[in-house]
Amino acid sequence: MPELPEVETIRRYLQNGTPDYPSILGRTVSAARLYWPKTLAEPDAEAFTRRIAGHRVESVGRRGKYLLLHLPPETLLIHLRMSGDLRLEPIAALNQPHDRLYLDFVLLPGEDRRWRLAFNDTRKFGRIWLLDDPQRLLGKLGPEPLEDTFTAEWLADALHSRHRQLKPLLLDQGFIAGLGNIYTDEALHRAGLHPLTLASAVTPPQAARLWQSIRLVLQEGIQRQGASIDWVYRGGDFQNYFGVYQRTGQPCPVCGTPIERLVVGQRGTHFCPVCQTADGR
DNA sequence: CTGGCTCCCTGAATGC
DNA sequence: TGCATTCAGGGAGCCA
Repeated sequence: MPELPEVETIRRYLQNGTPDYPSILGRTVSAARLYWPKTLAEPDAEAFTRRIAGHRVESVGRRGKYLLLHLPPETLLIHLRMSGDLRLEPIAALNQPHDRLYLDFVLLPGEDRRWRLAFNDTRKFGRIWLLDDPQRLLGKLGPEPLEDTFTAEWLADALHSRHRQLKPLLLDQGFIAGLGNIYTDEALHRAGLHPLTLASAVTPPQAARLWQSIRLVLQEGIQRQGASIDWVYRGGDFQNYFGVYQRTGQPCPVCGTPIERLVVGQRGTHFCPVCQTADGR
C-alpha cells in the first residue's frame, strides 16, 4: 500500500534511474498499450493514446500519493492505490502477471535498446489520468507534510477546528496529503496520541509532537526506501521498523505492552494502550 | 461538517 | 484433501 514514502521512492527511482535501469527523463512516448481499460480514469483509451504519443517526460514530481509525470503540455497523474507498482524496463522484457499498461518510449540517441514504463496492479484499484490541468485533482489535497507550509502552528490550528477522531482525520487526503494506514498509526504512536482522540481536544504541545512525529516517520520511511509488505516488493525495508502497524499482540518497542488493534472508520488501527493514552474521550 | 456505507478487486484464510 | 465461500485491505464517492 504505497503511501507518501513509497511513492517518493518510486519518483526518485524514475527520475534518477537505478543500477538496473536509466532515468525516465527526456524519454518520448511512442505508444500506449492498455490491458485493463479501467486503469485509465481519464481520458478514454483512444484519446489517451493519441494525446500522449510524441510527448516527452520533462520531470517527475509527486503531490501526496500522486506521482506526476510532466509531459508538456499535459501531466500524467498516477495513483497506485493498494497494489500498484511501476517498472522501467527494456521494451522486450517478459510481460508480468497483472501488468495493466505499458508506455513505450522511442530509442534515445546513444542507447542500444528501447525502454518502456510498465504499470502493474494486482488489485486493479490504481488509476491514471492525463490532464491539461492537474490542479483539478491536486487542488483538493491538504498540505504537503514535508514542505515548509506544513508547520506545527498550522496543525494545532487545523486540529482545533475539527470535530473528528485523529485517525480518520489524518487519513483524509484533503486534511493532509500522503498519509495512509501505516504511517498514520506509526505517527500517532510516536506522538503518544490515542487514535480515537478528538482533534479539537489536542493541545498545542501535543499538536507540536504530532507534527514532529509525522515528519520523522515519513522521512525515515523515505530513508529506508519505503516499506515492502504483502506481495508488493519495492526494495524498501521500513516494514522491519514498524512500532505498531500489523504488530497486534507483539510488545510495544517503547514500553513492552502488547499492541492492540481496533477498527476505526472501517480501518484496522494499531496502537499501544499504555503509550497512547491521551484520548479526549 | 461528520460518519457510515459501498464499491473497486484479488488472494489468503476459513468453512464444509 | 479439495472445493467453495468469506473477508481484509486503502481510498474515494455517495448519502443521510
